[in-house]
Amino acid sequence: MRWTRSLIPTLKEDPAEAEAVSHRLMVRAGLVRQLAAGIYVYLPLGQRVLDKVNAVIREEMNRIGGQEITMPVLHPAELWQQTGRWSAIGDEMFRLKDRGKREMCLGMTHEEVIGWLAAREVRSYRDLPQTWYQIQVKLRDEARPKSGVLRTREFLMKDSYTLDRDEAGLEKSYQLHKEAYCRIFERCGLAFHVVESDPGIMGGAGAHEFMAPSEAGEDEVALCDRCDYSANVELASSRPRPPEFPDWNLEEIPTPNAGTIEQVCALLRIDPALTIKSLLLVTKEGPLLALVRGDQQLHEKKLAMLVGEVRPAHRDEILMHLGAEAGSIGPVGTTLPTIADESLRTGRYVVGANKDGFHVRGVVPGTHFQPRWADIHHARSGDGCPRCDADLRIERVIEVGNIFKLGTKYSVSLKAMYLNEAGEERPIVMGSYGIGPARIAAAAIEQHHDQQGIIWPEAIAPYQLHLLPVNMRDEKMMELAEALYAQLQAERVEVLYDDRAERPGVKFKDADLLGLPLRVTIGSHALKEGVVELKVRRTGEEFRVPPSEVVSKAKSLLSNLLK
RNA sequence: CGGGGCGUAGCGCAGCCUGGUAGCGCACUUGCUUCGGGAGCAAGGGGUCGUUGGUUCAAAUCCAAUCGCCCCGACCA
Repeated sequence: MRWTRSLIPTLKEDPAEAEAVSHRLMVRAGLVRQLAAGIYVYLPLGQRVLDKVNAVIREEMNRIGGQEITMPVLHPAELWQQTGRWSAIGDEMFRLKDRGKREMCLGMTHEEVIGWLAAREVRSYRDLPQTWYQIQVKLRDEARPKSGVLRTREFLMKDSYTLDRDEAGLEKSYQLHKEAYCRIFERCGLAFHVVESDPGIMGGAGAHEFMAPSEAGEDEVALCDRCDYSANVELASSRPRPPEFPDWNLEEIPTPNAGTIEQVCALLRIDPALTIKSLLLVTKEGPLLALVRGDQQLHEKKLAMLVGEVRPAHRDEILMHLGAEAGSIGPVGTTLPTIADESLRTGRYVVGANKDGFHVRGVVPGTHFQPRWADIHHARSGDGCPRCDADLRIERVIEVGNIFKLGTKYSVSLKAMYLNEAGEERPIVMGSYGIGPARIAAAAIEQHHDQQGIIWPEAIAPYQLHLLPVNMRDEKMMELAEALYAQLQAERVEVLYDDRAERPGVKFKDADLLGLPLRVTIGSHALKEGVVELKVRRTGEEFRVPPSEVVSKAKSLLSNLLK
């Protein structure tokens, strides 16, 4: 492609609204433009990147027997009412009415449509298994779109669905997807972790997420370097390291004006790990006392999984139930239901005395009060791995893919049944699997860039080769450039030909910014000596070859880069 | 939805406090020079100052409302 005939609006300066590296570079390199919050136009270069990513996805999906289909963006409400999600999902679903006042919504995912289709077209165990996928726009009215293309309200998603006869079949389909996903992310040049994840309201028996490490990510994962434990911190368990416990006797001690763990520890000159943080929460059932170690954070989601929705108690509620201000409450002597974190099973601690200005020292959980035990703390870096006890590491990541075992939740409600060998009607066992192509592109940029710009992984670069004649007014140089451009195209090398009459500096800066894997520079000095320069963007390696060898050298360099 | 910030030319910004009818850099157009890492000189084009209402002789500037965008948090099927 000739630059002069392309829309490649590069920017010299960072756009004011862009924070994340990938966002800045995608705008500066002319890949995308923002139309509204969380709504983007993909310009030609951005589109080519998506096309490349999607091509990889299609190959790997087809390889595991996936069949591509396309489902509607616009859905009738009835379908979502049947599965209960019409009411279960709140503001995140775009809803509208058609001219006949019929309620509709814009698809945020496609389990309902798949179930509808399966209910009509699958009848016998002989029809199973099936794998159907699409690469389609999804719409979600995100509360807070952010980080450029990483969290948007309209986005492309490859979603696939497997239909099986039973759990064993689902397990097989699930594993195939897991392997296909690994190949896809590897081919796209991403570093990633496969982690256990929270199945959430998708329901079902198991889920994994594919996480690409990046500062721009919104999730965190806990990883063990010794064994293979890896999980989203949403559900990661860990073994906090126990402190040295002093040989305290049980006694009440005055702690005037010390209402926070920090103040109490400063006053008593002790490690926060020797205290218990007591939090009064309110559930639908009533008040609940939650206990974690003083240096730990309560993981509200873990707690919510045990007792349902919780909210912090108001000040007057704390006074009413425990007779003291928040800073002095504790589990001893209360009749409130109490949940204590597992890490409190051993040791002696300082806890609030339920008396303003006093704490109790030497409290032994399980002896001086009887809680229900559960894992309700937030895993931290340095905590022990729940499997092997080596140190856990917490890493910030971008979720680029997820896989869920759905089971029969949707097939039952949508009556997607089949007849087994015995002639009995059975619900189809489903799985659901997503990948965000734009997130792959953004994660690739987050992971592969430098001060100058993007460094595209070869498989998803918008073009393979950047042909850069230094001076378009030099006729000989231009002739050579045109000839090389023609040759490269004839050899099917994807080449972006910078035929602009710009000064060399401008062209070089843009070439670095766009980050195509290989740059071929035709300059006057090199021309005099009869050599053209090839430069690998990633390594900075340079090669000088006569014009006649450019094409073959370029092809061999590119094929090496692809490995 | 809570907290914070910002809306002035295509992009990045100043001007606002202390009202007097809009400016800088880049980009763009034309000419000359220059040509291996974001050129120089000269001459140009381009803005209802987010919107609406109010105060005032006079509003980018003060007041009110409203819309939009970004960041932190909550949410995320």
